[in-house]
Amino acid sequence: MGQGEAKVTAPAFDATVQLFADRQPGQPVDPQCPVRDVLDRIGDKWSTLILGTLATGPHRFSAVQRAIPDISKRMLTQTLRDLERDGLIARTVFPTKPPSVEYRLTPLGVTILEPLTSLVRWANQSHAAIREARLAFDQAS
Amino acid sequence: MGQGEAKVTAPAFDATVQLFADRQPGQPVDPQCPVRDVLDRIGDKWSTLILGTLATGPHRFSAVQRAIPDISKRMLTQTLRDLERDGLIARTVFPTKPPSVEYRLTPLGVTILEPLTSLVRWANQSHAAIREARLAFDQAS
DNA sequence: CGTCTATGGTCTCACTTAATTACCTTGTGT
DNA sequence: ACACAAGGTAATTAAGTGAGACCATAGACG
Repeated sequence: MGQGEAKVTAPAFDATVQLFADRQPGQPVDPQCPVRDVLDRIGDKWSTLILGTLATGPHRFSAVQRAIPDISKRMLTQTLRDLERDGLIARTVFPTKPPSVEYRLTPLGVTILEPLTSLVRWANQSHAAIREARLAFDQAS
Repeated sequence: MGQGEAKVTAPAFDATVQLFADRQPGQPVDPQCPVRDVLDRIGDKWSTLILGTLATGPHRFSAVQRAIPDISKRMLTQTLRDLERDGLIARTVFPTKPPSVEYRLTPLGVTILEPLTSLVRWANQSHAAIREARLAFDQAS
């Protein structure tokens, strides 16, 4: 045993591995680990949808809600604030008669669109295969 | 108002927008939407860490646990099974004296490493800026 | 013989987050 | 006065996560 554990499946991804595994084996994972930090942020239910919406340009609160019909006001507020806190989006209040608030991507927020896009592309290319795999798995049980 | 909502922040991401917004505005989001499907899967707390671990080669159950020290057996089992169900990893049982089980990426599983890598790269490049933004945000409140 | 260790799990229970529903505040048109 | 909209908060409920006991098997130890 223990002989097959060190083989490299895809040599091209060595750099990836370094990034994924930048922690001491056998020690608790660093809670500040940037990878987990960002994936925990954008991995929630709504962040990517909001970022994708704001990628088309600035939106007011209600415009984001119209663009993502099945989000509750509560989660929209909270997710927008989390994204603002992380510097990915900016919030601007206009003192109009009913005050309006505009949300837009910051320069930092724009930079996440590229890696996000490759993930989205992968999802589109792979979701048929994934659904097939699920079907096969469920039938085998 | 309503004049600033259609402006495009980054024209290069129009394709992204198409992918993000492949649903009817005003209608409930398609629960089969491939983007949400995959992001809900790999966006959980452990999937990416497991994929990153298996990117270095096949691992046995306990080897994955050693590589990710702060995962509980329960979540390891569950996440491995979810990934197996989606066809991203394969599970092979060897009938040794205490049966050993090997997990490895499938060809489909290997294909997600590339988009995942760009996200990880982004996280490493941006986490300093994000932490600064958080600090500034928290001090302003 | 009885106990100990090891693998790869499962099961139950408690706890921490995430998410939905309902409500509040301010202003505006009728 | 009344309904309505924007933006947000409070209280409630659902889901995700974790700690630890337990299981089946088999070989080594004493």
